[in-house]
Amino acid sequence: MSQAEVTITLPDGSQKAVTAGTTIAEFVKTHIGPGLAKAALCATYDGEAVDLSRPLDHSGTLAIITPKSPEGLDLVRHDAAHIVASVVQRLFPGTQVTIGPTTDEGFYYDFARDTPFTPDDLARIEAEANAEIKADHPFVRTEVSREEALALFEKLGEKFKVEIVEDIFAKGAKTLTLYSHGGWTDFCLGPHGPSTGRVGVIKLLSVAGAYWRGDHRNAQLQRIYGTAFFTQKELDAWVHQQEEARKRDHRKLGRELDLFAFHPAAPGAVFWTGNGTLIFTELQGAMRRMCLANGYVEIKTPLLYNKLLWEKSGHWGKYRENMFLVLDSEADPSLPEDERASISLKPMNCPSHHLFYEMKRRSYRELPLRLHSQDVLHRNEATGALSGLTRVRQFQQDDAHVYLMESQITDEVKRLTQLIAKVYAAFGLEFTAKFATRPPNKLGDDALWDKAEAALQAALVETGLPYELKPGDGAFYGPKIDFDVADSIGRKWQLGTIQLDYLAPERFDLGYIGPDNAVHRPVVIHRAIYGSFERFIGILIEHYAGNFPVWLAPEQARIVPVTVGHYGWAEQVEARLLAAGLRVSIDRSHGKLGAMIRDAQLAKVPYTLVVGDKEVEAQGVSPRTHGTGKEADLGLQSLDAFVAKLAAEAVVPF
RNA sequence: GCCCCCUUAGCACAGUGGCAGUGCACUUCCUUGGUAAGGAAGGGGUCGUCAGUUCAAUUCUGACAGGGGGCUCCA
Repeated sequence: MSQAEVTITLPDGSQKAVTAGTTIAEFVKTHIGPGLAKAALCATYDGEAVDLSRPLDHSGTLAIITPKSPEGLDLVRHDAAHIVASVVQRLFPGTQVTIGPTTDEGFYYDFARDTPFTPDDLARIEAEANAEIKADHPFVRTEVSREEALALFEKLGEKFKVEIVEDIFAKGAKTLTLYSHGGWTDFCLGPHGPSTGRVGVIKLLSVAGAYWRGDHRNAQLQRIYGTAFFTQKELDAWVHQQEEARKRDHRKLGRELDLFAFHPAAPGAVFWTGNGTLIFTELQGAMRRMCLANGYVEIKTPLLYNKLLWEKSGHWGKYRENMFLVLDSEADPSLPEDERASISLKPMNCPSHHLFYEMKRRSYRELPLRLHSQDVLHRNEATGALSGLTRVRQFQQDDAHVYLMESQITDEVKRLTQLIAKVYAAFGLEFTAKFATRPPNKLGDDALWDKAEAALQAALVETGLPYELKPGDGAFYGPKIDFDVADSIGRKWQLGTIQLDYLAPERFDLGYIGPDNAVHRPVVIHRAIYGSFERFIGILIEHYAGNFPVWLAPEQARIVPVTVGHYGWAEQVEARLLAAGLRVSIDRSHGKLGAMIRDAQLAKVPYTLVVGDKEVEAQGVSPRTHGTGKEADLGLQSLDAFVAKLAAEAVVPF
């Protein structure tokens, strides 16, 4: 190999020698093929994402990114963010730019501007952005020094950009990379596609407020959300998919299936209908039975506590604004002193459980002591944060606290993780585990944290579950494992949690008598599996699109008599099912058969039982499941067979 | 709490500075029908609340409330 050549290894393992300094674009055209050269967006060179204009100056591996690559869409969405920013600055002079990253669904760009963007503005920006795509401006990359960069953005009056540039160089960067297209320049790590024409199509979605650097004390910026696709067809498909996702929105289905409602008189608090309450209590019962079978004790504790408890737990200082004070007359001079008090609703069960633990002497023989409660909790969430069932002010958790010796941690966490995996599997919910370690504001010394993290992680490893490491994301009182599931629209929700707590036993001065007859400090594990019943039901509604499995369905079967003459047998069928503990009703609307079946289908009842002459004669039922046509009709069967089938499906799966 | 948008019958939505509309649902009557909508008639609204502009406001303006999309936060 001559001095002027470098060897490039392609993903298929083949190697090509090329003159050093050849750009990637040139290389692809001459050494691979014009088809790929045309499709290429950027490349990875020894694992680093680079522009096609990058010269090949050393031997290494090269992979070309095209619209078909997984990274391709993210790349053009980044291009799209630049295009939108350039258009906004042209249409709205004086608007300052800040940052514009991509997201899973598209991208956003934050602008500083006094007047908010209107929907009409968005439409104009979108039209102009798509015109920029048609104009097909090349993206041009240059590198500048700190001084040049600062001079440029100061001249443009971009104070947010100046701030970021200062930061970048303060962190040790030697140069700053700029990208220009159509005469508009922004700095950016890159890479970008060869030109704006490669983006395809841009759609702007919404405007929202966002804070500079995500801190609510900072300036409020205007965030424009958008997305981009290579083709209009792909965009249309995405829009369609969004509409489908909206159809299973739990707030919509909650109304349509008559599961729950809200009233302005109690924002953020749920009115559960008969149907919704059945789902709620079924979930409660399932969790209760599982806890009982796994060594838990269910207890009920007060909902209201005076300041004494909150001062002890530490909530009075930090969490007070999130608590509902039902009585706040501590400093009221118009009241006699013995009538003054500060009483609030509990926002969580932990302090109640700690008080319960310390009410009597505990022996090491009682440990692990597992306390479970499903009490009603209240948190005064910010009005803007409330959302359907997923963020409410009044809720119930499947909460438990396990008091144990340090030597028992690994075993207990393993048991818990298995329990959680079993429950999520029963719902067919995909989940991911995250292991969060000591945060910067941790309490307790490093030796303690070393021990806690090692114990928790060892248990997690032993379960064999894959997990993601979240360094510094733990609670201030201990490390934790969080469990996330994804809903139908791809939003991720934190459901279960296992948290190790060394602080609470100190604050509450908890102890147990060890085998050595001396008092020792226990450790506490906080855990929840559903998270909260409210949020969990919201996620389940979307997960099942309202088609609950039989054990959770509020109405498990609906009897549809063909004529009023069949009511007699219908009532006998109903009685048999009710006697078997099943939830069933008779449709007495005596409309057309098709209409009654349609009603049952829309109500998403798992089984519709048509009862007519045939069924009366055979003393049987003809069940029908979801869907249209013949495959939904299960045909005539004996009542005994159907009762057995339905009862089997109604069994709690965990 | 902050930014933007929305609020008309139980639900989904039209509409207008001058008597409030449609579909579904609901009630009654007719229809007794075999696997996703049979027909007719009828009832139902302080057009979110409170102010302001106007001869006149559901419509224009403002404030507030509730809801939605985000930010912050979070089970």
